[in-house]
Amino acid sequence: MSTLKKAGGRPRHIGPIACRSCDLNEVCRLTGLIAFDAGRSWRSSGALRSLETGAPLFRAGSAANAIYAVRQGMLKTTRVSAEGDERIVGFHTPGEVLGLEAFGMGSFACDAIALEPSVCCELTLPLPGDGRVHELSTAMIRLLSKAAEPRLDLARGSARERVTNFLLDLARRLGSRGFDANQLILSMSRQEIADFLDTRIETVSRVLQQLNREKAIHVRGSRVNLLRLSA
Amino acid sequence: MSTLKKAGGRPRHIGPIACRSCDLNEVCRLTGLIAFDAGRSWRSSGALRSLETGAPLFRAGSAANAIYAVRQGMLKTTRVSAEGDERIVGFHTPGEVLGLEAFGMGSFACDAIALEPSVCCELTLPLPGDGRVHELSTAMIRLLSKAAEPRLDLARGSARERVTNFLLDLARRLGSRGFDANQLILSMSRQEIADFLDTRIETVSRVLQQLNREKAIHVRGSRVNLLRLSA
DNA sequence: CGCTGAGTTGACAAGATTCAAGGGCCGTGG
DNA sequence: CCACGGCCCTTGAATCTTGTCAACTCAGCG
Repeated sequence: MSTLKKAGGRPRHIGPIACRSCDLNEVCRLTGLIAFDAGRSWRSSGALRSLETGAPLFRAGSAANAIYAVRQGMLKTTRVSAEGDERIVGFHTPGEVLGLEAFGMGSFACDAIALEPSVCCELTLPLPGDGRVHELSTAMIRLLSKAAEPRLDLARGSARERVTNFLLDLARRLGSRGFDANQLILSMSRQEIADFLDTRIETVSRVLQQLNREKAIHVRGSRVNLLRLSA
Repeated sequence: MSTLKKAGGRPRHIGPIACRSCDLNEVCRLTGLIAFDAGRSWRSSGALRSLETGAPLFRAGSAANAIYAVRQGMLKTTRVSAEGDERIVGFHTPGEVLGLEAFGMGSFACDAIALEPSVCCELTLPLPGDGRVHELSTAMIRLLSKAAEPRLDLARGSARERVTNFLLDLARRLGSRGFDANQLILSMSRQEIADFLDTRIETVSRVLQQLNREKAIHVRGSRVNLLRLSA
């Protein structure tokens, strides 16, 4: 059934994460507490979306009724490039928010696909605006503004730098959510890492094995143990 | 005086742009029209900031009192990477908005530097939030949400693809603002293009000359004429 | 127990970087 | 007005990294 067979008896579930470590935490609390005009309110529904590996959370262009936070598992977001091929925009760990771009656009800009069995929290959006002023909590503004922050792409420098930065970035993000930053589980395939880093699967494999030989990491299948890895 | 001497008698001023073609247009109009609580209102001041080549519009980490739109000229935004070196996040044409990340963070996340004598419109921000709900127009939400949209980095693929996509992207953005999309003025140096595209100055030069020989473009110094360039 | 698909590895080719040198345009100053 | 020096930009040649192609390993699953 699963469209993604993984080698090595890959462990599947990352998370679940505690609400207190989630980027939506503040918004969730506030939306439950603050009273809004009934016609245009948005509620912190307890709605959960469970996804099998390969299942879409949402698709680019589809009408957006909600934004999401990853509760457990891991997802990727993808867009179609100008040349027509699908490219991976990012990977998303528990506690991270997806679909914020839909807030003002009314539709999603990318596909969000589960890399392993995952669960996402769904926050229902207000009805489409009619041109008047919307109420919006400072928490929501912070969220949007933070997401609007210009970011440095990881797909830069040598192949070794790309892979190293990829691992360190993932470790940092997982570590900040309360996971063990030195025990990574790569839910994505080597091919997906290569796509994301704008390189080839063989190159990713070679760099990982090289770091393994140098004892900077210990890699076995989807499990990566960071030993003394630095940029 | 100028810290950037350019070869070829480089023409300097791009723009000015008409307000109707500016991304801040809607927000500017609304802020002038809509009444807000005086204590936390934000106004569409007519304030302009004129910048010499190399002058900063704002610096990373500095307290943010405003967001900006480019009125004429061209700017770059830069961040310091994890490795400590300065990298160019993007170039900004007339009509584009800068500093949106400061809206919720209170400070800017990157440096914004003029690439040629430029003028920016300044929109004063509200006082820092006290935890209560802020009023915010749908236009402002759209702006933030649009900026939060995940983007595909141009620094991908072969050197030729990078340079080509860079030129096409610039042409598209200028064309959408009413400029001639086939008559580009590169306010940034070759070195800055190379930094942005994660390659070397020699490579940028070679690709440009190759495209020139193929008559896909006509390049002379900072002037680039797109003849039949395609991705 | 062989099939399948992901991952690894090796040999070679293609492409980019590096190093070095030359050309063009500008502003300055004789 | 022209010569000079500086800075960008261009160009060439050698080197190194990465991509390409192909073979092979390994683990799960029927």
